[in-house]
Amino acid sequence: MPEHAVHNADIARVFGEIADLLEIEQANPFRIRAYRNAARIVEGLQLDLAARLAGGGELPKLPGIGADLGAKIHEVAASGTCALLEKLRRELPAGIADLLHVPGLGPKRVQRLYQELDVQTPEQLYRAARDGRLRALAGFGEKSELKILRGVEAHLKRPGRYKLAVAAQYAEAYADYLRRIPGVGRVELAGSFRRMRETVGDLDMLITAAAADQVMQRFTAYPEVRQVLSRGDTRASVVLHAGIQVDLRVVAEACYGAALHYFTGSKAHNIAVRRLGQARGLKINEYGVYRGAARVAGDTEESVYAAVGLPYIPPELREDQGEIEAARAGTLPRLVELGDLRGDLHVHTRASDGHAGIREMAQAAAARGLSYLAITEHSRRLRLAHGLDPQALARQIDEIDRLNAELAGIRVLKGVEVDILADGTLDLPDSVLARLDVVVGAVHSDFQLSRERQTERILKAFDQPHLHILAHPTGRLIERREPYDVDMLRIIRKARACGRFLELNAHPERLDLLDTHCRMAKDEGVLVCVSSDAHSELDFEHLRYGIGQARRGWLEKADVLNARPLAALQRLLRRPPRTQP
DNA sequence: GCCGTTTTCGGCCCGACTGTTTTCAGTCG
Repeated sequence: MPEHAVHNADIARVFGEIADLLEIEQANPFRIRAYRNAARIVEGLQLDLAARLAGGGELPKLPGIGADLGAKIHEVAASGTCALLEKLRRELPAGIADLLHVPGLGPKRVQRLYQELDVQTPEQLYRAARDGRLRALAGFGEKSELKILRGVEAHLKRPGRYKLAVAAQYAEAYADYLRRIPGVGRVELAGSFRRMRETVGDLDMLITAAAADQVMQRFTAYPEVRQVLSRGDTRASVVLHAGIQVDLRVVAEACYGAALHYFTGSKAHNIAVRRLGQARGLKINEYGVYRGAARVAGDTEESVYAAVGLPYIPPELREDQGEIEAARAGTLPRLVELGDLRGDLHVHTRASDGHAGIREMAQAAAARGLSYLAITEHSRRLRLAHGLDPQALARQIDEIDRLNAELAGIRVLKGVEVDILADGTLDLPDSVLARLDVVVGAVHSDFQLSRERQTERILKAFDQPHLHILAHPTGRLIERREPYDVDMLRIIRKARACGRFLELNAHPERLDLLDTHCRMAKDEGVLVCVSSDAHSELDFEHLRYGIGQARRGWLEKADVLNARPLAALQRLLRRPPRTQP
């Protein structure tokens, strides 16, 4: 039996490791793909598979998961591993799969390194490359050896992924530089950046130009470039001083749509679309859609989708997580847009740990087209952030009343971001909370509680009469702190029963709810509040990323609490249907 | 290993770049 609960991510990890090991054994590539595909599907699934199976539930029919993989899901859910993985682990040395993730190494070379040099780990690989032992192998040479040496150094340092908002700074500066090249048409950021993933591993750029040569020259001459990895006629890759890799593709204007589609991905989405094309006798590549030698589409992305009988699919949905089926059925969501937001319900000021006053924050929100904002300082327990006690909060309430009397075009709501204590009670008395328009509750302590206790803590908080919104529901900090362990489905169902809401905190470090949870909330009928968590006037910019995440979670305007006009919002906040089991 | 508007077997997305192979394999996106 597994030592702890098996989550979908654990099942996905098992399938991923099987795929890696099968790859090194050079098994049937389509079999390998089936495992990778299954890992991706399971990881992105809202439903907790192990919990469902343990409760006697059926495994749902999932695309790409047939009888064999289904049986393996049962096996992993019950035991944490499966016989195939254990067999592969006996056949190959521990940790060899890690070598596959070294840039420049694929299955063939990993196998050769293992068989001929007994290289099993990145450290051993590093020593072999440094000592000049790689160049002796057939198929390797001096350049390969150097490349692998560099690759393994980078791998051991683990540069990791970049938060979307950080990547944006590099991406947009680079794109501006490229737009100034004479003869350049469009400069677009594609890849996971365009899909608004919370982190990106590298940046993908697409440029249209008649003369690719000059573009390539200028691309590699960008002052921020540290290293040119490759440079061909239409494609080039560089690494910036900041460490981030940027891939460029240059195509003719006529290929713009097909190339943008191809370069936006995801890979799984592209494969699915190409398969649809194939079924219609079409070939789809980055230059266009072809029937035989005749080019039938590709000027725009819309034309590519139309060629396979689909409406346009927004980039945020392109993960092969059901969007193709929804498009075919005509049930794609009309995704929420930044302009749909009417207000912001999580804002700090100088009174706790923010950097501006209420008036400045209100004016900055109004300048962004918002018509209301809630001031939500921390509560007293969070001393680090100068949390407010009841007296300080009462003074702020008076100040907001005075300000509302003179401000035009924006309404300031009285709120708080109150700590949810370890026992599920709140850090301020009901008598204080009752005076507020909006109460946001947050977990800022005792992250290590067991799944059961952490979940119970939040369920109990929902039973408190004045709580409206659960802030940053998983508590994770991207690439920095793991989420605390909770049963999100139970939390969402409780929110539904009690008439509460979940925040999607748009702070670039948080982006919490996750996209998969957004879909879960939508399916369960719980509204999500996209909040900036602004600490300064500039921070309303966060909303852009929050909306990106909401779109990745399939949310529509109607699914978003703060897309409601003020009056409708106030009705929802005033009468929370009280407590159920 | 999956799957069926050709198919329950025989297919499974498609092309660019590098290096060392002198005609293409390996890797990557």
